[in-house]
Amino acid sequence: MLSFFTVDCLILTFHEGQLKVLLTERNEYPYKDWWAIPGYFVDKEEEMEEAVKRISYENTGLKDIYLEQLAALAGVKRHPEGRILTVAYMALVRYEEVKNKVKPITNYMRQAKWFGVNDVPELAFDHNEILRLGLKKLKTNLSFSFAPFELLPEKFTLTQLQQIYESILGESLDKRNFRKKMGNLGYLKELDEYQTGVSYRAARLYKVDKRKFAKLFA
Amino acid sequence: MLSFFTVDCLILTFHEGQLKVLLTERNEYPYKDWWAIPGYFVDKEEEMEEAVKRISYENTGLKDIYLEQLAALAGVKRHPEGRILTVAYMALVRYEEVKNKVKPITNYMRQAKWFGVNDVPELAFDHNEILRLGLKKLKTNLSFSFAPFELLPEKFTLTQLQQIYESILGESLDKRNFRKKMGNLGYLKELDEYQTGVSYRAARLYKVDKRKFAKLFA
DNA sequence: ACAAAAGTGTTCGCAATACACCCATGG
DNA sequence: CCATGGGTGTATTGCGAACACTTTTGT
Repeated sequence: MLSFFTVDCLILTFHEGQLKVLLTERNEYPYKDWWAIPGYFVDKEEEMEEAVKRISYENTGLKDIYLEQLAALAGVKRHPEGRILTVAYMALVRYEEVKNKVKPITNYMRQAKWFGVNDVPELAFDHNEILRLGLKKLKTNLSFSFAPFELLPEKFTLTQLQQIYESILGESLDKRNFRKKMGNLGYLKELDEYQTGVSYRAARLYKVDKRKFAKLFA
Repeated sequence: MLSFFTVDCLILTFHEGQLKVLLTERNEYPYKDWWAIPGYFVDKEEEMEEAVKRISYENTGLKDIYLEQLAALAGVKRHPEGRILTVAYMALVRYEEVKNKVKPITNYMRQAKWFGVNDVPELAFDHNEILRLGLKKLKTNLSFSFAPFELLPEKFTLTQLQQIYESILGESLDKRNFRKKMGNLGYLKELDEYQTGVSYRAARLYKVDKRKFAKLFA
C-alpha cells in the first residue's frame, strides 16, 4: 500500500515595510518554470515533521526554522499527474538572519526569491490558496501570537513592530494607541540603544521579554 | 502513483451538561474491537470534502453536518500496516437532532456511541490526539465562533449556553456577568417561551439572530 | 532651514470583573 | 414549606478609540 504525499512550506518574512513570501522557481515538470511555494515529496519512512525541515532546507537553504501545520489540500485535480495530497506548513523568519542564505540546494528548484505578498504571480498547483490560508491564519491569531517578534530582528523599533501589525491586519493603526497598548502588555523591554544609519532622529530599540510573554499565555 | 489516505471525523455535541464525542467501535483490523473516531479511506477519484461527508454518514448515520478541517496526521507508525496519512475534520451537532439517527451504515463499524470528552478510553491509532486537538481549537476560537449555537437546540436557555462555555473553557463563569455580556453582544433574541418539564422555575428561552451574528464577524 | 520620523497625554465610553440575594415553580 | 435553579444591579477598574503637536537628527 503505497502512500505518496508532499509537504509545502510557506515561509514569510518582513522587509522594507512589507510582508514577503519566499517562492521557488520550479525546474521540474509539472509546472516547470513556474513559481511555487517550496515543497516536495515526503520519503516513505520519513516523519512528516522531519520531511518538512529537510525539504524547506533543500528548497531554500534555510535551516532550523520553526514550521507549523497550516492545512492539508487534496483536490483530485490539483496535481496533473494524479491526485497528490499536500500538507502545507508555515514558518516566520527574520529577514536579517536569512537574507544571505537563501539558495536552493537541490536542482529541482532553479532559484528562490522573496515576493511581496501583494505582488505574487500565479503559482503552481493550488499554492496561491496556501498563501491565502497562511495570511488568514496569521491575522486571526495575531492578538495572541508571538508572530510579530519572529519576523523582526532581536532588537527592533516600535515603528517596525507597528508596521508588522499593520501589514498583517491590512489597516493602519494609531501610533499613540499602539505604543500605549504595547507598553501595557508588559513584555517589551526598553533598551538604552538606538537605531543607527538613519538620516533622521534615531528610534529607541526594544526587545521582547520571552519569559513574561510566555507567562501571559500559559 | 497510488495515494491512499483516510479522513477522520471528530463529532462533538452537548448533552447532560457536558461535551460528548461520537466514537465508533471498529469491526475490522487493525484495532478491531477498539473505539475510534469515525473515519475511513478516501476513494481514488473522490474529493476529500465529499469523502468526509460520505464517511461520516456511513460510520454514524449522520447526514448534512458541517465539517471543518482540523489537522493532518502522518506518523510513520500510526498505522500498523504502513504509513497512512489521515486528515482529521471536526463537526458540531445538536444532540436533539441526531440522537435517534446515530447508527453505523457500514459493517466495518459495529456501533456508534457518545462518550463524555473526559471519559474517553484509549482509542485506536492516534485518535486521542485528534480529540485533544479538536478541543483545543474549540477553546481557542470560542470568543469569535458560532460553535456554542451549533451545539444547542434552536431554542435554549441562558444556563445551557453558559454550561457550554464552561465545558469548553474548563472553568466556571459568573452568572450575572455572563448574562450581561451575552446581552451586550446583541445577537440573542429573547423569546416569550419557557422551558417545560422541569420541577423548578422554568427558564426563558432564547434564539440566536444569525443575521446579526454574521454581521458582527463580517 | 528643511525633511523625516520619533515621541508624547487626555478624554470618553464600554467591557470585564467582583460580588449576594430574592423569586418562581413543582413536588 | 422546601429544594432547585432562575433571574437581577452596582461599583470599580482597565482597555480601546479618537485626536495633534513638539522634538530630534542628518543633510
